[in-house]
Amino acid sequence: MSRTVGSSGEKTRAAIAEAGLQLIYEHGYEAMTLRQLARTVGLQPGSLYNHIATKQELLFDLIHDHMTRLMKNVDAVLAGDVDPIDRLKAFVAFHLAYHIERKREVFIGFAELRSLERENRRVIVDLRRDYEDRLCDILNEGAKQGLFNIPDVRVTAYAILAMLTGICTWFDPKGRVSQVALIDLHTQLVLQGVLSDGAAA
Amino acid sequence: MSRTVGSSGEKTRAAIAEAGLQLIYEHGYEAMTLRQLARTVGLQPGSLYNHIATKQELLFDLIHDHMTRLMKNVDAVLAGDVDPIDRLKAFVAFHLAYHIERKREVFIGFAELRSLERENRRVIVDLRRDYEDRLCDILNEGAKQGLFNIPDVRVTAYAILAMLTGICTWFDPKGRVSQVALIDLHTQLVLQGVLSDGAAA
DNA sequence: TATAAAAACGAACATACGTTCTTTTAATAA
DNA sequence: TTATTAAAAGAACGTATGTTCGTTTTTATA
Repeated sequence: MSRTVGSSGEKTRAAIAEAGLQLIYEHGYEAMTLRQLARTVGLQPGSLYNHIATKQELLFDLIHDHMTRLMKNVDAVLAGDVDPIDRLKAFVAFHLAYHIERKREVFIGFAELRSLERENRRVIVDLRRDYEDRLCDILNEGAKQGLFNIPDVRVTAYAILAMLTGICTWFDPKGRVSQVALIDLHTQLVLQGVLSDGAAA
Repeated sequence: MSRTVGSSGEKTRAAIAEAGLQLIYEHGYEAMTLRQLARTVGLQPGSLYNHIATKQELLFDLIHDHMTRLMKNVDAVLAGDVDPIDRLKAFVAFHLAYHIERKREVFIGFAELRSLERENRRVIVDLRRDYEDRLCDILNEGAKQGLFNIPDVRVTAYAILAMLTGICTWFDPKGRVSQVALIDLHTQLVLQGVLSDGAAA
C-alpha cells in the first residue's frame, strides 16, 4: 500500500499530538513507544516521520506549546486588575482552572522535565521561571503595600504553586467536589495564609 | 573470573539499592538501564540477579520501603500530642524534615507510580492513603473542636500535602533558605490558612 | 579440612526500540 | 490533464534491553 484515501497532513499531525499527549501521560515518555503511538493513530511506525522529526522533538513541542499558551493566558488574565488582592485571587482562580483543564500537559511538563535534552530543558525551565515571576510580582507588590505578610516571596510563591498544581494529580471533574468549590477553598487557603493581620479579605 | 575477593551479599545489596535510587531519581525508572546500574555498582549485568528478582521489584521495594518507613515515623511523631494544633504543627514539621531528608525517595514514590505494575501500584496507593488519613484525622478533630475552619477535610489535606511535598522538588539544604526558616514559614502558612477566626495560634 | 552455598563472570537470547530508506499512491497545483 | 508534492506503506538496520544460564571462585558451614 501507500498513501491512504482521505489522508491529510493537518489531521494526522493533530492526531499524533493528541495521542502522544495521552500516551506520555499514561505511560511516561520513555515507556511510550513510537510503535504504540503509530498504532493508536493508525499508521506504520516509519510514517510518523512525515510529521515529527524525532521522539524528543515530539515531547519538547508538546511541553513548549503548553508553556507558551500558559504564559499568554496568565498575562491576559492579569492585565485587568491592579489591586494585589484582586490579582492574587485572579491568579489562583486562573491557575486552578487552567491546570484542571490541561491536567495532562501540566503533569507531563513537570514529570518529563528530566526526559528533555539539556538545551530543551533549559528553554522550558526558563519559561517556568517566567510564570513563577508573575506570582512573585503579585506577592511583592502586596507586601510593599502592607497587605501581605510574607517572610520570603519566592519560597511562598513556590509553596502556593505547589499547592495549587498538586490538585491536578487527583482532581476529578465528575467527582464529589465541584470546580467552583475547589477554587473557593484554595482562594481562602492562600489569601488567609498570606494576608497580614491588618488587611481585610 | 568469578566470585570476587571481599564480595558480600549484604554490601552489594545495599550498593544496588543506593545506586538504583540515585539513577532512578536522575533518569527515571524506564530510562535507567540495568547495565548502567551494574556498571555503577561494579558488576556485570547478569550478576545483579543474585540480588534482585526483576527490575520492577527493585523499584517496588524501593518505594515500599520508603512508604513503610514514612508510616512508622509519622506514627511515632504523632504519638505524643493530643491537641489538634500541636499535632498539626508536629505533622508539618515532620513532613517537611522527612521529605527534605528523603527527597529522592519521595520524588520517585510520586513520579514512578505509573511505572509500577497494577498490583504493586495498588499496595503503594493504599499506603499513601493511610498517610493522608493521618492528616485528615488531625484536621477532622480540629474542626470538631471548633479550632479549624475547613470546608472539606480531604481536599484541604490534599492541598496541604501538595504544598509541603512540593518543596522537595526545589529545596537545597545549602541554599539561601534554612530548613528551620522553611518549616516556620510553612507552619504559619498552613495554620493561618486553616485556623478559624476564634482560635488563637 | 571437606563440603555446600553464595556471589561473581561472561556469553548469549529473544525481543524491542528509534530511525532510515525506497516505493507507491493520493492530493494538489499548473 | 498533467506534473509535483505530500503522505502513507513496508522492509530493514543497528543497537540496546531485561534476563537466563553454565561456569568459576570465594566465603561460610559442618
